[in-house]
Amino acid sequence: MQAAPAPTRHDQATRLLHQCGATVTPARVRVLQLLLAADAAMSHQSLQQAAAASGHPFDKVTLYRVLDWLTGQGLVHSVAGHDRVRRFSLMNPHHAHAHFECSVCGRLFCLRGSLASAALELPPGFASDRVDITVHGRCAGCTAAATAPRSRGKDPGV
Amino acid sequence: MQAAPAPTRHDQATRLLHQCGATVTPARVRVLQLLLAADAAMSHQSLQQAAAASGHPFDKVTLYRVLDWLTGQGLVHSVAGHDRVRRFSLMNPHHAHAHFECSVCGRLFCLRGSLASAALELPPGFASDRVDITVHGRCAGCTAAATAPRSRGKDPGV
DNA sequence: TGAAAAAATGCAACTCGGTTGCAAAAATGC
DNA sequence: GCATTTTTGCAACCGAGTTGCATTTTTTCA
Ligand SMILES: [Mn+2]
Ligand SMILES: [Mn+2]
Ligand SMILES: [Zn+2]
Ligand SMILES: [Zn+2]
Repeated sequence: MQAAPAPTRHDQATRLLHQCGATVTPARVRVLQLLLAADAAMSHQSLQQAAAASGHPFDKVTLYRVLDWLTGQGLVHSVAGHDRVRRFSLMNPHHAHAHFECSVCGRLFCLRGSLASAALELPPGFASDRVDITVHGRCAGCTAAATAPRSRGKDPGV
Repeated sequence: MQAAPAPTRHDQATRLLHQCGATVTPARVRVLQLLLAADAAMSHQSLQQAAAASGHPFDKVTLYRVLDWLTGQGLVHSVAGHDRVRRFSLMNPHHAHAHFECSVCGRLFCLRGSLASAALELPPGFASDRVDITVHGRCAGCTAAATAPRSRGKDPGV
């Protein structure tokens, strides 16, 4: 009696791709797998390293193209950190959501929760489309590391 | 009878530099002059072009270093646009202010006015420092250009 | 089926914003 | 003056992202 196995990340990734009716290619599946497993947004570099570490290195350009495609499909979105590097994460259901960038480790998180749409007054003739909000500060990991001295330091996650 | 001449941008720039008690170098003065005259934030490239056009080309590295220095002094601040290019503008007195990035021409403006502090809930352990807000949409110039057809098109300002 | 068309991949060379190292030239301190 | 610090200039470099083009894979459809 096999208990119904929990869906693997590979399954989840494949399902996401089927849902948007496009070809399920190994590259797309693997990128989605990595993003499903991530707790923070991932840079191109960190994705490439993670893939290489798992024994299936990506071609650089293919990875860029897969990320562009996933973004175009609305499965993934990206934010540029203050280091001008784009970081990618799964599009979460909250249509508009804010981001958090840790000024210590540089990791970037999607925040969930209501963001009070700031009532900003625009100059005459300006039309607003979308508002991006990024909170800067210390993430939980870095706060803990600073509080508990000589603990094992958090790594930047590139 | 000379009427008291209005302070030139050069004067204004020099005064700003004196106020923060640092050496007034020609490069710093010229960068500040350009920023004083700008109606939107300027990229490194546009500053370099503007300087070259006025007959006093900057060395690339010197310009980067002056911008870093001015930013460190708090006289100038920079924002990275969605094209991952930093754009610089004079620090305006409003401590926290939002920005506007035009999705048509790419120009970036500092908005003035109260930005309703969005009540964002952070995950446990996260500490907020500063909140960056960027509004995306069409600037006045681009809206006008779209409305009045075949008008002279606004240039991107790089 | 099995060719033809379309989409995805791999590789090299390239662009471009930004940095680093180091030496020459000003500016500053005494 | 002369030593020390700061600023400038140049060249080489770095890393994120793009482009062109040839090869492979997948899809379409007669
Ligand atoms: Mn997000
Ligand atoms: Mn601003
Ligand atoms: Zn952190
Ligand atoms: Zn515009």
